[in-house]
Amino acid sequence: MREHFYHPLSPGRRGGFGRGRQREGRWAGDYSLVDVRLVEPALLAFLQDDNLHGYALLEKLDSLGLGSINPSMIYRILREFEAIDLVQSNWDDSATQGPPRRVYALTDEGRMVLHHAAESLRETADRIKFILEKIDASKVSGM
Amino acid sequence: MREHFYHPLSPGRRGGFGRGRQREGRWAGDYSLVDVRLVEPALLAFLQDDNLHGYALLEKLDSLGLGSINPSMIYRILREFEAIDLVQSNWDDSATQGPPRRVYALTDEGRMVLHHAAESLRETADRIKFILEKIDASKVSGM
DNA sequence: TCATACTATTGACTATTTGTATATAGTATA
DNA sequence: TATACTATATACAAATAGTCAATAGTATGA
Repeated sequence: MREHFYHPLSPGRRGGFGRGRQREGRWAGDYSLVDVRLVEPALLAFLQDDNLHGYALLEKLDSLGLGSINPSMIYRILREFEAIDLVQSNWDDSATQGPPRRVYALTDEGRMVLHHAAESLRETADRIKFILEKIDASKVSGM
Repeated sequence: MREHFYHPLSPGRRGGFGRGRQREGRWAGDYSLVDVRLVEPALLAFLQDDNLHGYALLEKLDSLGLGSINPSMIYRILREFEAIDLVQSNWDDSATQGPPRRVYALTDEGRMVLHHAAESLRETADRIKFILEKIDASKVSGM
């Protein structure tokens, strides 16, 4: 049997947080402790201006520093987004450098959810700021 | 059988993201899509200056807007932190308004991990900023 | 003194999620 | 005609998260 299941993107991620299947304990080998899943809002944000297919979104995420995510995850999220009507997909008729591509477009619903997500992101940013200030304040007085 | 398992803190959380056991689909009733787990670094940050017990940490988290987390989670995380030597605990001898309290103190290892976590938080904040700028930019040009 | 409310911690159960491995298949090119 | 890359989809096991429940001490008012 031939082995042809490599992927140029997604370089085997080691480290990185994530939940679910993990090899050795929750925070094994990860000192960051921070668990943030920004993929979902990022995907919708990328779809705001352009209709894109999964592979292109994968590359965009990579540029955001979220390249460690396995392609399967992205396709799964996109299908789930479509199931709850945040995006709509169509097969791309134009020629590709590979098999046909499914191109995703943001729906009105998706646009609305994205703006909700933006609010949530702002709150999160505030909380992070608060925690960082707390850490830094103690660093100064503690030395 | 008497029912005495209420909790003044943790008001039954509805909404909020989280993974693991969830009632109806991944994003059911939640338009934020943002999934951030800041509890872990927050706990360590709170322990920087004071040694605290779980219940007090619960209240501190509440003040950060993270009050929806179930107490069990906090105690579990604290036990896990102790297992990997980020904190050390001792029973508090002094009188309490209830049963004995386990008081946690940050270890040197914990302090180090907290500073790694801070770096990670900064990266996350940058990514959030990037995504928000992308969303806002499109909002302007799209109207 | 009895019931109720609050403080405080712990353990068990299990649905859901996540990461990974795998399947499938089209195009480019050497 | 084999190899590499583009592109998407599915299945499964392990880990996790959220909930429910048990335990137990103190305070207070009727």
